[in-house]
Amino acid sequence: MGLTKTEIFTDEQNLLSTLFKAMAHPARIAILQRILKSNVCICGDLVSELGLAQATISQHLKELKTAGIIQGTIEGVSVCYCINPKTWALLEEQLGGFLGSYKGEANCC
Amino acid sequence: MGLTKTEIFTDEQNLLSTLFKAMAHPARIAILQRILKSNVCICGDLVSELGLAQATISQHLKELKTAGIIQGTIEGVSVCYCINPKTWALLEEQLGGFLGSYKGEANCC
DNA sequence: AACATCAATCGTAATATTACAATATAAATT
DNA sequence: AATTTATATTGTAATATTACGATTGATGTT
Repeated sequence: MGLTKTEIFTDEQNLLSTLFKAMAHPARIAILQRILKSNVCICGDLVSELGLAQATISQHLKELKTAGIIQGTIEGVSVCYCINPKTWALLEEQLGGFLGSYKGEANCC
Repeated sequence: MGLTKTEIFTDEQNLLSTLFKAMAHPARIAILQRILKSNVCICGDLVSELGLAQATISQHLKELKTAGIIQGTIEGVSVCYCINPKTWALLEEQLGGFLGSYKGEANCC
């Protein structure tokens, strides 16, 4: 036990939950907000700005990269991160469909 | 170590990540989709429909309830679940703001 | 009252996550 | 070449998650 049974779910369910999971931590939200704020790429000032150790930030960045939500390019000594537009579009599309499928009412509960 | 440092993040960051976390599992997406599909409340046919044990489904339902995303009312022997409209609205609002803040371009990476 | 039904809770094993120190790697500077 | 700077990786401890069997609790039926 202890491991998710991905095989019994649809691709859509697995995709959505994977994207959610990638963002299911305040540090990763903070990182994304920071990237979104400075519309351009942000070269890791993240360590000094967030109150977490460098290794921890690097680990969170890796998770966001693995999920395809951000991408990084080496810029001399440092690395620049920005949103992966393709995944962001997918996210908007998937979430729009998911959230939008609620026909709010049916006040039974 | 091993526990998230919520105190160093903003309320918004913690809220967003909590909502994401609640949906960061394919079974919970499946449960939500099932509830959304049958616009009305669904009395736990979930155990027979998803391929997970009753205890596991119950555990997932609890997480969704704790996050405030769904609510359940006792209906005789069984329990009826439906979306919590307030949280769903909050979710749409928060996610809209978050996803919408991406001014796609700045093609640097 | 005894029994059946549905859902919640408890206990627990397997696995994943979070955080950080220490170390490694890689590029720029001296 | 040695040094600095920025980031990634490794190792590890603490904690959380996932799944399920077994049990309990609560409501309806016989």
